[in-house]
Amino acid sequence: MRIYNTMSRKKEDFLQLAENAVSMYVCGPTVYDLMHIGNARPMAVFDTVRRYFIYKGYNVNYVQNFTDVDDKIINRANELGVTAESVAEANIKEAVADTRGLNCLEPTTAPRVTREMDGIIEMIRTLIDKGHAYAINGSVYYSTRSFERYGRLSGKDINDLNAGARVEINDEKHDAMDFVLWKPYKPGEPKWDSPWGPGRPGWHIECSVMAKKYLGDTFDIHAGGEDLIFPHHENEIAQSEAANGKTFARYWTHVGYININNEKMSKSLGNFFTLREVAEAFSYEAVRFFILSAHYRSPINFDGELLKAAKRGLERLKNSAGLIKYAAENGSETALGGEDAVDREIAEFVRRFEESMDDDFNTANAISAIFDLVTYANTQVSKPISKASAASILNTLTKLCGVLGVELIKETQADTSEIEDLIAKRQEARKSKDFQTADAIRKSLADMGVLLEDRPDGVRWSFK
RNA sequence: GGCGCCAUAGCCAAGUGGUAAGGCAGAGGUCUGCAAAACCUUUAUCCCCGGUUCAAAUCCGGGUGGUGCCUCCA
Repeated sequence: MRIYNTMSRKKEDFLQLAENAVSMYVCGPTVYDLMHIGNARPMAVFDTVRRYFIYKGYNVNYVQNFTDVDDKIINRANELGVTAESVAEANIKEAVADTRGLNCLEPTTAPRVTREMDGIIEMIRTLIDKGHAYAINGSVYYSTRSFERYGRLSGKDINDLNAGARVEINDEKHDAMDFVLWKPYKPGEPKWDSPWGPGRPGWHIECSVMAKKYLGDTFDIHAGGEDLIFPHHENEIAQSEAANGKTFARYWTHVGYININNEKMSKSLGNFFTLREVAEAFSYEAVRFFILSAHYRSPINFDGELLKAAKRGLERLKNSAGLIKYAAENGSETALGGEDAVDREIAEFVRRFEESMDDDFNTANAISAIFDLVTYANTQVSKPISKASAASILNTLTKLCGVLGVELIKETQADTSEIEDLIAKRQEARKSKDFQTADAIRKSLADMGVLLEDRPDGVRWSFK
């Protein structure tokens, strides 16, 4: 397997630390509001990465945090006249709902900053002890120049950074590039006790602490959005490696942006959408499929037309699954010959799928293998086929789509005898040329999510 | 000012040296009471110029256009 490592800017062979396990840390959302469509990308992509590791037989320790104390949360709380805690709590609930909507597996651990204060204080203390940080007036800052590898992940030379140009000049810092580990308490803000006085942690220290606690000093993959490379991930490396004296994450992976009109989304431009509203207009699964239809590192442009196209593509997959399922249930009990040939064909599609995923999780390419499998399957099930072959195809298609987090067949408790009855009634109506009745029945079946297919040898039906 | 990335059909998007995957949309056809679904056929020489090579979308140089990071951000 090859994975692109932001650190080396190259695809590298993936060699995990443990024999049969992979450890991943994914930077989760800051819960000041509903997630926007951009937040959905790392969720969908890294969940797919996780599912692919599981598919390959690894145990995955998947940690995704919630940042539940932060300036933006405090600002929102003040706007609403409620506590920061309640803002965070409410938005964590929404984020969990959105994450489930995207069909992401539950993280192994979903830690929250506010519950990790002991570890945060301990790591800050270690950094001070080791000479990488200094306390001043109730604040603690990380001394960037004390860490010689600073800038390696983002490819920046500390001396080229336009220091102070866009950052507020802060005279108490020893160097403009130093960043805060602990912020002193201000009225109206949440606070925790610390050796440096009451206050709250800076943004970057939390991830260093939570990664260490739940994954250890060194782990396999650290993931997040491209915008986190600098300064967030750069700072995490500086903190963790200085404090622990070991390599932090071994592979750094970052997803590209979701743009609007080819420009980055931003609140100031007013050009962003919440995941919630997009999911309501299309569907969560369309959002997920749309995201996976391009390589995770390239920027993608959000557009309603593209979501519509993704949704149509998804329907093609589901229709096919319905047809194959029908064949698996109604096909020939005995082998018809050619079963081995079918299995060989299937194996070839699987090979292409895995080859694509092995190459830095090329989901776009993997999806093309799935569509080719679908075309093959649709052709096969339009002819007489044995149950065994149909089941084999269905099993493979379901498994591959499962890696992408795409569920093809929704289980329902609908009473199928009622459906069979309606279909029989419609057939009678058709026989007596009462097409009005026939079409009305078809319409009501469609409302029940039932897809009909009139064929010379009878009617096939499946759930959409 | 420093450091990056991108440019493939109407739209989206794979493909990093051997003569262009896939999806959506469109056109024609098969099937059909109609429809839906499905299947078949059909739509590109890869931004421009120059170079390397037997061979380049793919490598090198130059140009044009777009965009990102250097501030909180997925």
